[in-house]
Amino acid sequence: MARELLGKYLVRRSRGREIAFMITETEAYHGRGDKASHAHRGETARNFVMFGPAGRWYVYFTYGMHWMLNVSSGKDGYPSAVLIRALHGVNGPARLTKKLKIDKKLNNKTANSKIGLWIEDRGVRVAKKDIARAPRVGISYAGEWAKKPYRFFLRKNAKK
DNA sequence: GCAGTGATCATA
DNA sequence: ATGATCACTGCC
Repeated sequence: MARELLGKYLVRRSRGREIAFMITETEAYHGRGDKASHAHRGETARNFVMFGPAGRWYVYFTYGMHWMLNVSSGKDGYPSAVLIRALHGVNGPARLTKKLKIDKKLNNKTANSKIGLWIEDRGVRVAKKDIARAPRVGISYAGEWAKKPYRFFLRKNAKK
């Protein structure tokens, strides 16, 4: 799913205005066994969305100032999510939430236009060769899991 | 390189 | 109740 989201558009409608940016970078957090995942230590008040059905926003606050945007994935009961790390022209997971005015209010909401934050396929074709993989960012504490190539991003030469 | 900033969670 | 930690950013 982290791969599939590349090239799709993240659309935000807030106070009557609508903006959309193509998703260019994602990371996968995959199951309880994933030491880098919030779900690794079980379900808590913060991470419960990861344990629910796919397609809901998992929004959390970190470092005292940043909101992170994820979308839940996997079957109901299987804790997993995709972190949206960058949009075309908006690099960085905390920057994009600031730009799109995303915060706690969207947590656990199903991604759709009613709630004002959703994903659209606008027909951008992403070839497999345009997708690069790398280890995830900021999780060096995760031992072997820190090395897994669960970060996906569009190569610079990919068509925009 | 590292300060900023506060919610969250484990420990007690 | 307390203290360490943190899926980051921006300025040095």
